Amino acid sequence: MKPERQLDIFLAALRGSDLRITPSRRAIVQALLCAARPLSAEELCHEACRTHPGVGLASVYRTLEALQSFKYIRQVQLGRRVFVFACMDESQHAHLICSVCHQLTECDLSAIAGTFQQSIGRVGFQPATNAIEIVGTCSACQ
Amino acid sequence: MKPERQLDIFLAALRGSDLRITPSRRAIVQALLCAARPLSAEELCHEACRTHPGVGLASVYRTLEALQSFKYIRQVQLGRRVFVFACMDESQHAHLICSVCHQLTECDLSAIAGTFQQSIGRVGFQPATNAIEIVGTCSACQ
DNA sequence: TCGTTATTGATAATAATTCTCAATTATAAC
DNA sequence: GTTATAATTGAGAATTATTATCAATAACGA
Repeated sequence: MKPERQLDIFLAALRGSDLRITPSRRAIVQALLCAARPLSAEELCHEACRTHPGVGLASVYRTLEALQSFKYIRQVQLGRRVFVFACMDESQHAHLICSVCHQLTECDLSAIAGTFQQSIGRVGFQPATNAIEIVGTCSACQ
Repeated sequence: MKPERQLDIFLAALRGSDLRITPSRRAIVQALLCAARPLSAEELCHEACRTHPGVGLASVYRTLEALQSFKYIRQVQLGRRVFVFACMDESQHAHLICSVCHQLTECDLSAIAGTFQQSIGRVGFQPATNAIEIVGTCSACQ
């Protein structure tokens, strides 16, 4: 999905929830959508400031909270810090996250999605999302 | 694997790394091995104190750090807090963690392990571990 | 345009984790 | 068993990440 399309979806979600569309929010979401890798709150704030100077860290956290409630972002822990990345696509796949360079790669799992969900569903477990995060080392960093 | 066996493995790892076996460490590791669900650092400290009163939080964090370096524990984020659980078994399986009751269920994935690893390996990615964590809701909490 | 009300950025408060340090103690050598 | 050495301890301070507070601002429907 294209970033612009994702932005539209998010803005529509805002409108439908008594939440307002502000330049800060737009900048934060855009920065997150354009990032090629998970960002920390601080990094995201810095990126957002490139298009809308003065964005505060508090607004970043507040926007992330809204995105969370819409299930539009995911968090990963890399080392001892928490990073966040956009994830509006709910098709079955894995997010491969490199703990060295933080690069994110999507990995299609449609071939085994059925068996996978069956194994989990057998014990009556309901996953919060179809995507799974796998931390490791990418080919470039090995 | 039995908790006693796991404890032995951890103690052996300590001996081989210039790290000493102390009552506090033993209590912390034992508490973690016997827990049926992921614990926060504070919870683990409290549990460890049941067998060895006076264990400090700092020691808990230090022991967790050692366990991390041996890859004997895993972390999950539930809500906004980080929890930790013992995980010395490296066979292919999923850890199903309930975000409501924090209960942990193991789910065998041997049937799709091959295809799964193939899909990930195709892009040259090296997972840090064979186990994957899946957060969701268990049958009892739905 | 106006009024209502959500949002803002700055800063204070809180929570989680790491650091510091003197006292203690595990371990190996004798 | 004794001793020397060096890792470990718990308490509390320091740091870091996140959340709450607040007066000023701005989005948006009427």
